Amino acid sequence: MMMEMEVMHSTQKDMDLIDILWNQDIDLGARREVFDINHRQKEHELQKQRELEEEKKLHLMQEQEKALLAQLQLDEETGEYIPRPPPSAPLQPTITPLEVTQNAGFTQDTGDSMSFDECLQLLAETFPVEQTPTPPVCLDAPAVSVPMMMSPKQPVLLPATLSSGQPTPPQRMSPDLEEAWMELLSLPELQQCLNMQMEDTLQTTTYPLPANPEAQTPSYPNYPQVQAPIFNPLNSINNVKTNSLNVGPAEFMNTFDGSIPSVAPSNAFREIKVDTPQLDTSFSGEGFGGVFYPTTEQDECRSQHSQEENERMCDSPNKVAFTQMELYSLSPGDSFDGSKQSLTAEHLDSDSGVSTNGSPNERSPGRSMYGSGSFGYSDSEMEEMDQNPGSVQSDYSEMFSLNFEPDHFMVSEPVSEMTEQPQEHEKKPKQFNADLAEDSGHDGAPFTKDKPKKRSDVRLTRDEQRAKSLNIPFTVDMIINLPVDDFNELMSKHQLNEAQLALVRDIRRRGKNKVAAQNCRKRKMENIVGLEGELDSLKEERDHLLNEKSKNMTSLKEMKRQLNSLYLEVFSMLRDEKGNSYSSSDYSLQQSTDGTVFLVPRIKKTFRSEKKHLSPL
DNA sequence: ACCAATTGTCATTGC
DNA sequence: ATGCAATGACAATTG
Repeated sequence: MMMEMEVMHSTQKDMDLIDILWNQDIDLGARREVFDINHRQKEHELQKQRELEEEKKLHLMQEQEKALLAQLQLDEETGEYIPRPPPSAPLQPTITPLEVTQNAGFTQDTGDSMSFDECLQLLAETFPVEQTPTPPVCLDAPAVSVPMMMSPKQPVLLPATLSSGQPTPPQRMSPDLEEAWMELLSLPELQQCLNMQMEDTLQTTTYPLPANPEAQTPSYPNYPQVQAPIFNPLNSINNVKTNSLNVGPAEFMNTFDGSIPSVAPSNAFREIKVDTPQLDTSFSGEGFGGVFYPTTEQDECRSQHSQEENERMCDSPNKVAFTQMELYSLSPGDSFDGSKQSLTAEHLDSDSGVSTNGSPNERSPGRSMYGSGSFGYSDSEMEEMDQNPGSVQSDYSEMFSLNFEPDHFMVSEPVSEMTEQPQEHEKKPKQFNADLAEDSGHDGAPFTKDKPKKRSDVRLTRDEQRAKSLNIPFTVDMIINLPVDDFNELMSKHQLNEAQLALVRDIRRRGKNKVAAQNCRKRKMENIVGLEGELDSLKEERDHLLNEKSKNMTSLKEMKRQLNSLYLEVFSMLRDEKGNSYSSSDYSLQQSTDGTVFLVPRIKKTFRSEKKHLSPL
């Protein structure tokens, strides 16, 4: 009011000014109402009302869902949930959330993992509401309408999280509902179902088809269906907001931030109810590697864009045809949605595929991250990922052992997409480690000391990691050491995408330069050593010469002394015509160049000199 | 945490 | 023009 009054009393000029300011605010997205206190209060009240209504709705839905859950029964053979016969057996022995979580190994073999059924029980317990019979949804239809159960903020769990129970990082198995929900949501089956629902397409193979047919790569008939889920991560994610079913493991890994809004349960519940029928035992969640990759990517995506926006932005990947190589390059850890960056932060370059390539491109909606040449790999980018090579590498093997279940890579279909690549590294953690050691072994620089590198033995060099991430079909050694012609021939034999070519070139350049640097340093050291040796020898020579000099000086002195005595002796023997000796003060003996000796009178007061020839003395 | 040595990488130069 | 080696400089890693 005050403001208004003031405004009213303002001069027209002031009004104009204010208008201009307001217009600016409007341009910035603010409306005039923003400045109206009354208006804001009203809005606040409305907001409260809305929240209350929402809560009521949520509660209602929870009840309904629970009721529906009660209707479902797990078919032991198919692993699907089917409508429970009316009198049907009671739920399995009650499992507390804590118990469930503790069992959440999700390993196929052990079976001690949290089963979907258990999850359902958990849900039931979590929401002890009157069960009202609800017709099971989507029991027959593969593609069930996927409920948007998860709140927009809800992070998506990676199947991998659940995969290898033991290897996976210790999960805080607390009764905490959030935890339980995380597990539940991360169930591969559930996600699969959601995915299928989202896709609205069902495959007999139980592999969700990409919503976008184009996503499949015609040229690679073997992979298409498998790939679809993987490469469609963004799409699926966006479609379902939080559902990452469609998303590859990496997606899950990346997207899961570990924090689940309390709201999630209700939504999730709905989702479960719907999807249970689609359960596929093959989805063990194993093989999803980076369960623990904290990811911000998806969250970012979610938070930053509306669902529609996300769809629009993230769909592109689907439309890209992937080559086999590309597929391989997409390791489980890879962030298909470009979550790479988040990954990279923690697992740089890790071969797990984590990333390397998750290139930044993915972040850009318009671009397909995996299109040929769209990998977006660049040295600098790689470097980014490598910032922490050491730690990364150390984590590398660890990651694999923890998250990558070789078996299910090969076995579990859903995962297969990502698994395609597995052959090399991801197959078996232990073997992989061995590989690592092996690689690092011959990776050694020519001139590196022979000292055994304990740590490095187990590690891949950064370039090796990169190469594996992009699934380069040859070894780094080959890339670096092959002669130019052979190298070019090798490159021509393999169809590599732009990113791979760039990486190979960089690896070769770096490798060559590394060797050159090592040689250079070796030479430098050799030069230093040589110069030091030369210095020593020169010093020695100097000493020797000095010694010789002193000797010569001594000798010279002796000779002078002898010469002097000889001179005196000779001079004393000289006699003139009268038989008198010459005075040494008046005469001296001098020798000419031809050896002739003269007795030369010394020049004293008189300038007249007599010279007597004493030839030869 | 700090330091020095080692190693990797890049940019530049010259062949 | 191109590729490569050599090398200084800097950064990262390691012990």
